[in-house]
Amino acid sequence: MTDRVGGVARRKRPTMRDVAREAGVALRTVSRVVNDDPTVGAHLVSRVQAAISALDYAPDERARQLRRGTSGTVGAAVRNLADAHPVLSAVDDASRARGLAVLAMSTEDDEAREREAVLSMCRRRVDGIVIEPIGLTHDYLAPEIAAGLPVVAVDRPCAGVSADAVLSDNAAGIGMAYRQLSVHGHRRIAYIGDDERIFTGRERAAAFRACVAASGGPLSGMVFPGVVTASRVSTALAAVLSGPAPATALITGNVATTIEALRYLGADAGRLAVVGFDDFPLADILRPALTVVAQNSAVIGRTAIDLLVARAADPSRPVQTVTVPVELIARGSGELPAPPA
Amino acid sequence: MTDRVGGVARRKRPTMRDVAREAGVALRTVSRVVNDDPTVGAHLVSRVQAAISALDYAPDERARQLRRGTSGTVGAAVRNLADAHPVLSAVDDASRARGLAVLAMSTEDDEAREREAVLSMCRRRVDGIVIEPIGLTHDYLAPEIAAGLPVVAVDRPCAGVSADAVLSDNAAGIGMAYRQLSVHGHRRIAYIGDDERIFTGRERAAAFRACVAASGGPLSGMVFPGVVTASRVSTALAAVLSGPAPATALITGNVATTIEALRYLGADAGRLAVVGFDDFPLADILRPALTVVAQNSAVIGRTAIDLLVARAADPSRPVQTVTVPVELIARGSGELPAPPA
DNA sequence: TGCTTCCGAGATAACGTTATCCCACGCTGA
DNA sequence: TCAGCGTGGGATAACGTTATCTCGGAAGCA
Repeated sequence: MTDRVGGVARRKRPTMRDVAREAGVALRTVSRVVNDDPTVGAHLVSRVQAAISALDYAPDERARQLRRGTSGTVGAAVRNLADAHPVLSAVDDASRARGLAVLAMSTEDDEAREREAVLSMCRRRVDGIVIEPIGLTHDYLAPEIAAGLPVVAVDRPCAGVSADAVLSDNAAGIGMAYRQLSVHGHRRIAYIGDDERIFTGRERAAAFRACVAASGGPLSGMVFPGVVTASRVSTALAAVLSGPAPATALITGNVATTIEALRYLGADAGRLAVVGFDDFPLADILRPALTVVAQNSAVIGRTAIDLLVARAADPSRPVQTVTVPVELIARGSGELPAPPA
Repeated sequence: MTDRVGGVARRKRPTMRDVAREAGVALRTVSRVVNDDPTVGAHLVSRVQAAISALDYAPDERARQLRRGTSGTVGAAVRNLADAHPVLSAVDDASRARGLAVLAMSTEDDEAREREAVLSMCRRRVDGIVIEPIGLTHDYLAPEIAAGLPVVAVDRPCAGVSADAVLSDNAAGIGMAYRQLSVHGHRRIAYIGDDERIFTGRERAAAFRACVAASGGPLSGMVFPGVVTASRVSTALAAVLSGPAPATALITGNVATTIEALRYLGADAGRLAVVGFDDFPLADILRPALTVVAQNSAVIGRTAIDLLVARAADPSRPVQTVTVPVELIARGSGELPAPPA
């Protein structure tokens, strides 16, 4: 049983049929052995297993999935594959624990690419999708959800369709950051963060404004939401640090902003108290080590898979949004005292 | 056409059959339209497309793959999904450019898990596998490779089977690091790196020893290969920095070692000149900013997919190992001058 | 011994596609 | 007018599994 490809004799993959012939049993019996069906006699089992290893047979997962109607795979559409992605890792772990494989695709913060990735997952008939939504609307998912596809949004909710979601407690996190800086004597605190068209950017900026209003601090010239680019962050930071009454402390709304801010501050990092939203590896070896509001990625990933499995089991359950607590990790940069007025 | 699952009426997915019925054409005609077969009349095309969007039909990729015999997917078994992984990202990009999807799985540096991941990919009949090998032997891949599965090793070669490989120029990289430190006056240079049972650990340690031998520097008590743990790195570092003639410069053999070393050094980082093997995000905002030997992840990933596709096209082509150049990025830590003797 | 019962194992029909045939139709040329 | 031919489109058989149905035979009981 060989096949000529490119001029080379190359063995074709053995199928269940070949195993059956080799073992001298019926096709169905091989299937039973492969699926650990207990209704097969012991001697047949060993004969079939011998044939399997003799032929290096491995069942074709596609055919199995096609026949069974389920794929045993969850899709994960995440923003980025190149950078650290603790949530994806947690999703991977939780899925494996349940015997599910993960098909991860990167959306690169691009709406079209997100759509393409998600639809490709649907064509592969994944059993569910975990998505870190980018697009402003996900109505193209509506028919899929209606057809019973479990979809769980992570970090931000899906707009335009009703899907389960796992979010961090953004407001509480900003509150913790603000309080920490206040406790250390800061009154003039600035915020630079993500674009308010993005859900998290909106929530965090709003929470920050609420904190300032509650504490009676200055608001004007202190809040800078927008697209995260090196130039915008440095412009904002320059504005915040200049003038007659410069800020003495800074809250950054996401990792990208934090890093751009630190890059801009360079050796002067110790001049400004900083609390970053979201932790990242190496935050502890910076000088001063960075105080952060850390999201609980492990819990977020695990919860996402829990919700996904629950919905697969009962598609009629009410749509649920889970808010995961965040944690302030004090490492030094947020505990720098305010200079005496 | 509804199906009762968990007490809820849930629409079954439409199949090509349903589309054909809706459009009043034969099954095969729908298939032709879906695959852009030009031999279909324009009015039939539009009728079929109308039916497709009316029913929200999406072809079942599994059935298509089963029938065609090809899956349009490459598997990527990488060490880690949680941390930054620029090679995986490059593999993803290069694959997408060729119309291939990527099934990424994490091996977590565990031999059993690697094996499980790779075999799972085989069962899914991926068209090829990119692997960052962990296990000491990959003989379990031999039958797959014999059956024509293209396998490309990345970062390290596969032991036990002959597969294409894409490696960084480890020896040249260590040479660059050593030379940079020498140029800045260092004579007592230490090396801490990965276990020599690991290919890269072995190559880099060997290259380091060769550099020392060539320059006539001291070797004893200066080379510390081993498993990367916080305690081992700090023990090694303490040894290197103590005694009558402590090292004035350090080369670290991989990112994990670099980070542990910096963590141990803490505020004293400026006391020791450091060059790290492999770059990582944020290396530039450390103080002093970290000089590194950077691997060219983009080229590595792209080359891996190139090799994979080439082998798929011609399984008889000779097995090839590509060595990708590395680059020294001077940021400060490697340019600290040696203290006067 | 003869009948029922039960259990292990084989034939066969799906699952949703694509590929191979094959036919019906319209056009051309004699 | 009819044979010949090209072309668009339909029936049908795979692809490699699993589920349903059926059947042969061994064991249990009177």
